[in-house]
Amino acid sequence: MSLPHALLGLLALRPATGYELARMFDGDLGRYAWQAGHTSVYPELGKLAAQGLAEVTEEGARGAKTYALTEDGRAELRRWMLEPQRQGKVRNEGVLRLFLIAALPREDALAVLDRTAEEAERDLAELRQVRAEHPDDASMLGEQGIGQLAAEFGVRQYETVRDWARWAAERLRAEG
Amino acid sequence: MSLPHALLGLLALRPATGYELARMFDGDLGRYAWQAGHTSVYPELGKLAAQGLAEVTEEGARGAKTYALTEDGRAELRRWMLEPQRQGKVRNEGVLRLFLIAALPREDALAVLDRTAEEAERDLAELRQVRAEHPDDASMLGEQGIGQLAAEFGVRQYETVRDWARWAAERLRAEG
DNA sequence: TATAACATGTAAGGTGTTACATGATTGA
DNA sequence: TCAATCATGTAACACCTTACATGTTATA
Repeated sequence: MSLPHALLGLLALRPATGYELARMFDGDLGRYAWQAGHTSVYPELGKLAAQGLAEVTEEGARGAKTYALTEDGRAELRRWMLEPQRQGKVRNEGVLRLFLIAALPREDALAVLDRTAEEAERDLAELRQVRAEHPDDASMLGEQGIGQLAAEFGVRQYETVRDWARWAAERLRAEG
Repeated sequence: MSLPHALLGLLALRPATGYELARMFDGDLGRYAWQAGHTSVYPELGKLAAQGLAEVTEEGARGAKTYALTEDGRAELRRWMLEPQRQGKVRNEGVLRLFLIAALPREDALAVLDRTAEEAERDLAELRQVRAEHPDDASMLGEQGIGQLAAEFGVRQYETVRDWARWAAERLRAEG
């Protein structure tokens, strides 16, 4: 159950409304790390406020409530980030498919591997472009929910997947 | 909801009992791709059988039921593996932490990055050894729930994470 | 003979998703 | 004025985790 900590982390970057937070999960954050819909975000913000980890600092137009971290919230985030990494929960449908390629007949496996490499290549190009267009958002998760550290991580991930898929396809073809 | 397809994929490799399937999720499959407990696995096997995608082929000692894929099950697995990759669900606590490093003060961020690199290095060494000890389980998920394709994927993942963490730490130190 | 591993299940509670619902503001 | 975006929420259902519960077989 990492949603509260995800929210704490995002609020640590800057105060935000539930709507803004929910949108961040639609971007790269949700693509690589953690996803949540607005129907999870709003109740969770309420809980964080009730626990004193976040607070409403502003009520704007259209009923918008801006939340900010409290000192307790910042301390809890820090505690969670620094605590020893127990084996966390992993659910990744894409990686699951990669694992199950071994269960397919050769031709199908090759088709999936080729497609995987192509998709990684395409996503890589896209991400490189996004990064080039936003070179100055420092190490912050910016408008698009992307920061420089995270963007670099994404680039390397895609390269790894692409290269692995090519390697695996080559290996399968050589075996056959 | 990928659990049924995960089970279909595992059963495609070879028939297995619910107990064996549940154990596979404890291994590398659960570590990188998808995890599930036995309390999810047993009911799901029942559903797959009810849908005609799997069937009990053997009832052994200690009440063990061995399930195997039906033809329909194999077709459904193939359909799912080959269908265009809609953006699947991702939940990865480790990666979430990496994204949120940007929300920490410099010193804390460096501590997390250094620890991340060390852990990746350690896991990498361990995985390389496991792989070296099981060089012959071809492209199958073997005893340990690990196959050669998946093992290579894991190795590359760890290398990527380690190198990224080192790069990020260096960058932060240079900035400061 | 005791412990670990094998083997399956139920029940309660918590979490997450989908569908439904409402309304304000901005820009074309 | 119409559509898109902003902004929040509830309800029903599906799903997952934890704790509880039971019994068998192999091995030290």
